[in-house]
Amino acid sequence: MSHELPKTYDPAAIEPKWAGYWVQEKLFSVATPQPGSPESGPVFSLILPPPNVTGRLHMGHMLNQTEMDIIIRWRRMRGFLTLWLPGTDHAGIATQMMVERQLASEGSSRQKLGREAFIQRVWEWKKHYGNAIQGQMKRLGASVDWDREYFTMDENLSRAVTEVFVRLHEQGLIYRGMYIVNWCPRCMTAISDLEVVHEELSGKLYQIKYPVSGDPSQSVTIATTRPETMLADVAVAVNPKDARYRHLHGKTLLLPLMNREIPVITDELADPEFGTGAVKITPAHDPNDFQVGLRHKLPQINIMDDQARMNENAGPYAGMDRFAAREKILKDLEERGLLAGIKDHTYSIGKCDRCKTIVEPRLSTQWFIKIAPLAKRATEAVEHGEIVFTPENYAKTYFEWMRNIHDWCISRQLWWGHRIPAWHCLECKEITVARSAPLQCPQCGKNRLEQDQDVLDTWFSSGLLPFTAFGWPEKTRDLDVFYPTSLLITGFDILFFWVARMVMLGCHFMADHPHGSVPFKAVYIHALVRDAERQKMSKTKGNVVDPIEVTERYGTDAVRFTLASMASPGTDIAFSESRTEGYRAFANKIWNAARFMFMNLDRVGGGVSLTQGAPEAEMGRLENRWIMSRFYRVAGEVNENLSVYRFHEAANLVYNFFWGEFCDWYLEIIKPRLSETESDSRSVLAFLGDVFEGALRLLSPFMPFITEEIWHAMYDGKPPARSIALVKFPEAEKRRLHDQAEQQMAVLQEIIVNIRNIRAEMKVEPKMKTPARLFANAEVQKLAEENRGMIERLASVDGLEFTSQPLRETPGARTAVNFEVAINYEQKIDIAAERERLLKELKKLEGEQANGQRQLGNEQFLKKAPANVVEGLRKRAAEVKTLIEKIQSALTKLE
RNA sequence: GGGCGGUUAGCUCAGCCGGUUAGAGCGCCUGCCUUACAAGCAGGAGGUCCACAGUUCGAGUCUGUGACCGCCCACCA
Repeated sequence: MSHELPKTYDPAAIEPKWAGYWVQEKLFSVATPQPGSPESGPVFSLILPPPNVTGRLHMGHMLNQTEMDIIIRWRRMRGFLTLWLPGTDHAGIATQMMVERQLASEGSSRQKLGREAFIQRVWEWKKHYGNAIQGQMKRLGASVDWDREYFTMDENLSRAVTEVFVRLHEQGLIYRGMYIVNWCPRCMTAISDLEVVHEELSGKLYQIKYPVSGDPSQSVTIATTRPETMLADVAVAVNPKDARYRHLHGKTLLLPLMNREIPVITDELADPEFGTGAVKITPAHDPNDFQVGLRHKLPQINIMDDQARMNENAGPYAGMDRFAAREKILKDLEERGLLAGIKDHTYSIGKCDRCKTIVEPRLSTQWFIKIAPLAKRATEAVEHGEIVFTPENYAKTYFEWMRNIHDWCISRQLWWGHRIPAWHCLECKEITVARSAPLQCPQCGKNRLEQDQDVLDTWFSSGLLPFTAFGWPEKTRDLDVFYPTSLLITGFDILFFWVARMVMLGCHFMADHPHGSVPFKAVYIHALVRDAERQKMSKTKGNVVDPIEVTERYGTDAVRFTLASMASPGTDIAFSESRTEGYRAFANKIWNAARFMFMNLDRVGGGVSLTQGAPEAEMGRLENRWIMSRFYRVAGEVNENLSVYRFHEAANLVYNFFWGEFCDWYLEIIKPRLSETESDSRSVLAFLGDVFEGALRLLSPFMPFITEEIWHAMYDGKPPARSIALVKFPEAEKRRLHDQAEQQMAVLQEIIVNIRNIRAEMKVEPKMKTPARLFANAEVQKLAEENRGMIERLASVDGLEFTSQPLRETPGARTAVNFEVAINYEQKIDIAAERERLLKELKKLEGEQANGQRQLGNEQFLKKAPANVVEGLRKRAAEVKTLIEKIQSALTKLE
């Protein structure tokens, strides 16, 4: 590799190359360390939240992956044995929907194809379209171990799913039964509580009169939002304490339209305060009524089919859609004078998370997990700190959910997914749960068995990944080494769907794992990526930012840096392109700094390597001690921030170091030395190379592409490792910190900035150099003398003089705490403007002075505040006093 | 009905355990193509930190109340 870099930074020219190289070279593939292998250091493992096989990468993924990649690359460089495990989720409903849609466009349907052929078709679909995200991830340089990639429907993972199901069943934690579940009439499957999204709706509350049997003059008025369900009513409940209805206890009512006798029952469910205090009871179509039905041993009448059309139990309404039936029923009731009223009523309606169809509570036979025992342990795991949440208040949300948890309906009436390992005997109806198809029914011995038609909730299998992905139920070395995983990074939207389930299932099945049962030791919940106007990105709004498209325009490094620099825990990210533009400029800055370095290397010729290490003699120079000190200090701060997931702080630190200190100051300071005598420039170049190489390592987890490119160029084709990602991340070392150098540089910078400031104010021609005078104490004067060249060059000074006379009365002079500085320049300054500037500063300082005096005059403060704070304030008060005097005397001079 | 988060410069956001002068990027103004970079350089303007009350020697930061946004959870017809 040549150390020549093209003149312009073009991410498109370098990124695909390295992305391909990383994958090809299997740089991030991790062999399982064998027992006792000495070199295996501390382990850091992380599971990629498996994207849906139907998915395409969106900004949320990119944020998630950027955060994971930064952490993983950082840990890897810190010497951890690092595994980032990728995979894909089969996404039952979503994928089935996708393929069904495709079939529909061909005039076909899954029913026409039949189950076998349909599943075959889904596999084909997956082969063609199912790996979009992997391709995108590779392009973005995610440092995952592609050799270990899994798919949740892989054979081994499917076997593990069966094993888990069978064990849970054996343990009595899985049961099958007829209950009210959330039913999506479009997907024609049961869905879990979590898959129902609630929406506030201003609808109607219909009041219907139910006449008393045998006495049509009397009636009870009930209220309902779903009048069509009245066809399935089996009772009307009133509160036992409700005096208004006492006379009807034990009586029966005549259900209108159906002309069925139904009893009046008493139950606490009926709230006398609500509506009329009388509730219709429909056990087959409402979860509360279902419970009431059980309590009172009432029949269950199901009036709808799986598409929510009225069935044969609905009498004259059979065959109608539920909403058409509603209209017709209301009309019929009104005709009969039984519609007592319609009131506006706001209530929340449940919709299918996938297709937004209104969910129908439906009585059906499903498989459930008895969740309470699992939830108990999962709650303790977080209470005991076995799992730590960041931001920590998500633990609260987690507890809230765990403590109010309901049994989990895990069966789905879909075709795509893990089929439930249960077999029904067609003879005696016995159900056998087994690891493989039984040859004969254990109950009756007959061999006419049929596997259960249902498949498992997608989240059932993904909830197992932290152990099944490592080979469970086999006792694998991977499980020993990588379980529990170190961290989980994900969005809050799947906190319950996935995170909570992993904790429950992991703790349960890994209870005897030597390193702990929890599936991960830490959870970092990232925020939502919104658009620049803080709107949620959505297809319907058309404000979706395509990460790949943005990446193509600005480069992956710039987009990653944008996300990292905004990823403050707990705060949503308003993604704005102007920000990305700024970070592309940053990448460009890095690029050009590298070009500058290489340019000088070329000019100097042979005899020097950029990577030979820092010549010790260079440390005799202030600017070198300073930049080294800054570098190591920043490295320490970056490490600290990354260890607590403060990505934005870490990113801003490296940004400010590289641009604001290394480029703006250090490179400018050493420029003249690069063109001096050859030996001198070689020495400084070697030092520069050392700092630059360190800076690249510091930047590398955030901007892996550009750092990789420049790093290889620096080693001129002979790098000490195959990738910068495989070398050490900088760490703070106390002996590398030079407090004094940092303080001294700060003073020099202040002098330079002040002179520049005067020049701008006095409108000195930029090209024109002027003499300058400095009045300072001996220490500062010595410092300035020693660094005269630096000051003269960076502040455009032609001859820096030192004076024993205060300069404060010189027009345009700047006064700081440590010095006063002025330039020799004839042009008259704008007296009025100068006055205004001084007055403004004076006012600010006087404000500060008053504030300081008040505090220092306060005995309580002196007594209670820590000594360093008091000391600091005293020192500052003295400084402020000096500054005020200086400005005041300058002001008098202006008059 | 519960619970949570936010409100800081024109815009988008930082500001960690309360501590001297509240920061950044973009935008804006002034001046520069100074041979690494105009995707740049130098200088500058711009803030009663939502309101009120409290705790404290000291509050953008902690507590309470309110306002306005936003989110999550919930089987009340």
